[in-house]
Amino acid sequence: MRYQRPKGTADILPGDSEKWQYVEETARQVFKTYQFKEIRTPLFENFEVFSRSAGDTSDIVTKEMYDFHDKGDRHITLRPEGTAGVVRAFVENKLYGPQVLKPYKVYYMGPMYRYERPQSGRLREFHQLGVEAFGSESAALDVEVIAMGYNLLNKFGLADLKLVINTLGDQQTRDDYRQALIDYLEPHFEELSDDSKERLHKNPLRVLDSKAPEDQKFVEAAPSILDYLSDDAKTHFEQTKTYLEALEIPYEIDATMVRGLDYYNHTIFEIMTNSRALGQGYTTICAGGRYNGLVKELGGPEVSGVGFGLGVERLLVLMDAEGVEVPMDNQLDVYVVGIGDTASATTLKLAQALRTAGFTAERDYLDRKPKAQFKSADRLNARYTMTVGEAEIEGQVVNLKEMATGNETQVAMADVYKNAKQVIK
RNA sequence: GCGGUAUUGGCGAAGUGGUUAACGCACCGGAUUGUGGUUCCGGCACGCGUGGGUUCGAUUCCCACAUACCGCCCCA
Repeated sequence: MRYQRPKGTADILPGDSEKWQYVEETARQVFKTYQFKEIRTPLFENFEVFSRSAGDTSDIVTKEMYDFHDKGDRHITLRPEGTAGVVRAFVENKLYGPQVLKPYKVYYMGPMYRYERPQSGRLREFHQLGVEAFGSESAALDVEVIAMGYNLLNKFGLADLKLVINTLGDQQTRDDYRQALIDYLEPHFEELSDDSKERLHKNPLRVLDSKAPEDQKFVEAAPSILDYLSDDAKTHFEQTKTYLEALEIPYEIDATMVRGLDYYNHTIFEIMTNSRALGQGYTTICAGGRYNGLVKELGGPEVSGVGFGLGVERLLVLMDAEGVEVPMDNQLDVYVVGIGDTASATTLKLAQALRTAGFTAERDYLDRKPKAQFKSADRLNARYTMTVGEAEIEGQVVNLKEMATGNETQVAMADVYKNAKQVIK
């Protein structure tokens, strides 16, 4: 085998592509009911768009970016996530302007790129569905975004979902908490894992996310960010909880939950599932939160945002594992069987007429015998076969067979051409 | 970036340092001439991921590389 696809990429073939279409269509439907509109942004952006937004110390920027210099020596990055590009577009197109209705609500779906070691449901080219809403600081918008994600996953037939929320507060909260965390961890510095030693000063919140056993006991006893919330941050979080309760969406609070991207503040959330398909215990399928400083960070005014991203490959792995039935339209209306060398033009015309009338139709292109053609018709799940040989051409009729019953009737060719809908029910 | 396992026909899968690489599915052909889903018969890898090496001889042993999967890191 000479060529193979690049590491960490996948071909999505018929049989699977239907599932993708189902996921995308369902998402579009749901997003529409919440009045989110589609936005399409480039697959690549200037490197700085991502390095500024994700944070220079984040793993995404430091080791997972697919970046290169193009022929004009521009530093280009294949987008590793959706939010930064959308925010860039929001700023560049001045969508914060007074003439644009607020909040400005958009969704996107498409490929993302991360230079990672591939695993099940984790590819280098992967796909995300995501939404972003700009221009309102109301916790009601946080909850709308969460509810929409939750709803969507429900629509996909996933049970056993768990919503986990936390707050990272505002800048004041973060500064205070960061200091408290450093003060708490500093005396134990030598006992921490090597990774966490590294994290402590760069991004101490990430220590909370450590899975290293030697860190666990410190994480457990660590001060909680919930005790450091400013009044504003507290109010926002309380409202978020109130609204979630109003919608009767069950949730848990995990005060140690953090995010891989630095731009989040206030509400962050993950929708998790207990399916074993993605490994042991609960794993995250949909994650997001609020990012109030990001628009400004990318050169816009002080406009807030909130959104989520959802990994399509992971979703499909889950749906498969949970036995979710994707509706597939595998019916063929008519298979036109041609017998003998002279029938080809006629079967072509018949198939064409049926298709024009809106039916699905197929015929043989390999000069195979009737028996083989009937076999194909069967494989294709044909409702009818329409047989044409010399005798039929002679009489200008076709032999119509209903496959389920085996009943055969003769129909005038002219009727197929003119009133296909009368012939095929 | 680190560690482990794997790689045999379109697919699933057995197998051995030596001469014809099981079996199943799928596919193709046939069982009297123009009709399907069952059955029967026949066909279907000059080749065992790629490149080196060891050996009289390797698909089977060794090395490198590639890819996949699992774990770590991280995350969707």
